[in-house]
Amino acid sequence: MKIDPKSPADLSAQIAKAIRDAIMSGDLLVDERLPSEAELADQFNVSRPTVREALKRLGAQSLIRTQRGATGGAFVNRLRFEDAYGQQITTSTLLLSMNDVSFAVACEARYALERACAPLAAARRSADHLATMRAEAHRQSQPGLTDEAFCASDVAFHRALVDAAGNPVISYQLAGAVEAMQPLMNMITFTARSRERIVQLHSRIADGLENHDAEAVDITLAELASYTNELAQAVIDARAAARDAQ
Amino acid sequence: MKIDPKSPADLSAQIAKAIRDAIMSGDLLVDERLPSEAELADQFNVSRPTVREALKRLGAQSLIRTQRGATGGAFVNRLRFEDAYGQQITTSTLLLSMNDVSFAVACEARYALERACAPLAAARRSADHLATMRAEAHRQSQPGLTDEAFCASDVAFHRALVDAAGNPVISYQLAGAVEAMQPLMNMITFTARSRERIVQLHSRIADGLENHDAEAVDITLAELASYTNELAQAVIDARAAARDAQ
DNA sequence: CAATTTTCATTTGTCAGACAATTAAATGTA
DNA sequence: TACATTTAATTGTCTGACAAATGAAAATTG
Repeated sequence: MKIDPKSPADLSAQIAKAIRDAIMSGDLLVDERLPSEAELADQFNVSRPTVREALKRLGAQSLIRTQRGATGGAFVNRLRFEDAYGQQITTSTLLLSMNDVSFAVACEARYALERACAPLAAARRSADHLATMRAEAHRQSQPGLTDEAFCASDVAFHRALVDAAGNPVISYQLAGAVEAMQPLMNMITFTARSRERIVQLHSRIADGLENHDAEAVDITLAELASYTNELAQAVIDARAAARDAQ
Repeated sequence: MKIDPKSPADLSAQIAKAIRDAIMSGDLLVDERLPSEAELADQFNVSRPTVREALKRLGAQSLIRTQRGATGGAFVNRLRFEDAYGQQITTSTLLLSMNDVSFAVACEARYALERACAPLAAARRSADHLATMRAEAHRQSQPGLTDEAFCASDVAFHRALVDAAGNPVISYQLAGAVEAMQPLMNMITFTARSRERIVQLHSRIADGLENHDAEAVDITLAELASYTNELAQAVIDARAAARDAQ
């Protein structure tokens, strides 16, 4: 693990990269303890604050964890799917909001990927996943629900659908696509009528999964995708009209 | 933006969270300048090194960028898809290697998600994407190619396929799934025979896209998935046999 | 006056040294 | 042996300082 002392700026970034590479290449194994901050400072010929900045960078990516005390130090972290979800969702959400991704594009991505889960989910869905989906669909039919709570429940429903595929890699990859849609969905006002329609489609999806009927699920997802797009388009059109009238 | 001074540990994490929340909620806009480190230290009642650790955390997630000099400082970064790819790939790769994800599970995820792109890619593929795929397929048929180079070309081929769907959100989400497979693929020894088969399938995929034939692409991807699994299974079986013989 | 150079203030990057808080192991004690 | 105490190692934080970069303002020059 070496850094280039000639390029003086961003020493902490270089150190972080060196350690990250060591982790990625397998030079540092899971749960292995890194040298103490003082030792690292010696090795890299930098000061302890600089080492600490590097370690914080790695900590932000969940690549290491630190522990105080006599036997403490920085340890290579076993990156868990659950830990990675949060970052994935944060990043996806910001990507959508900062790059002016249209509702249509985000929606297309979400449903295209979700439909990829349909066959697996239909084959493997557990009673648990089904129960979650039914419960969320029921919650969505409650009259007093705010739009925001409705959206949150919608996300929970779709995450259960994704998780039903029983493949942690898929669940991880799709967490971002599903959750990042929530801010976009929040711009929609869900009337009683549209909620009813959505709940109906959700129920049909749950039915399809219960009957191991992948095709039914796929078709219903396609319907849901186009209906969601319709709703969003209505909002967009209404806003455009309001702006023109002004 | 407030932090809790009572819980003394991990002040820098709290500060990072406060700023991250401000970015996510829209309180801080893209390209907006944060207060200087000294000002932040005052505001949060901590020292400058602590503030710096927090900023490095945010920098590691590409949420901010910093600039030296008179008008420098930390700025809210416009998170670009290209910037996010790297992190996505790093995280996905580590997730697979650290959680003992089997080849079969990773492969299933990759092809399930790729097949979701098939209809979109068939409809929208540009000449550029096709050319990339043809070129990679041709490279894969070169005799002298190392297994590693073959895998790298395979990844490039599949990324072009994903990008052909013309949806940046999908490209981003799938970057991880596609690239993280490479270390797993690298354990396979690709014989001339198997390479020939794979190149053939790749060519069929390119043909399908050229003809806007989504179904052909889908079917070929399914074949490729099962063939890849076969190859991996053979490696796994051979290793098990070698271990038993020992 | 305009163009160029110089100076300067601001800000991040880095360093050195210090102390507090935490924690497990070593040590002492009943 | 069981329990309390001490100790050493380590991270977390602070203070103060200087270096390096950089744009803006001031001074200089044609």
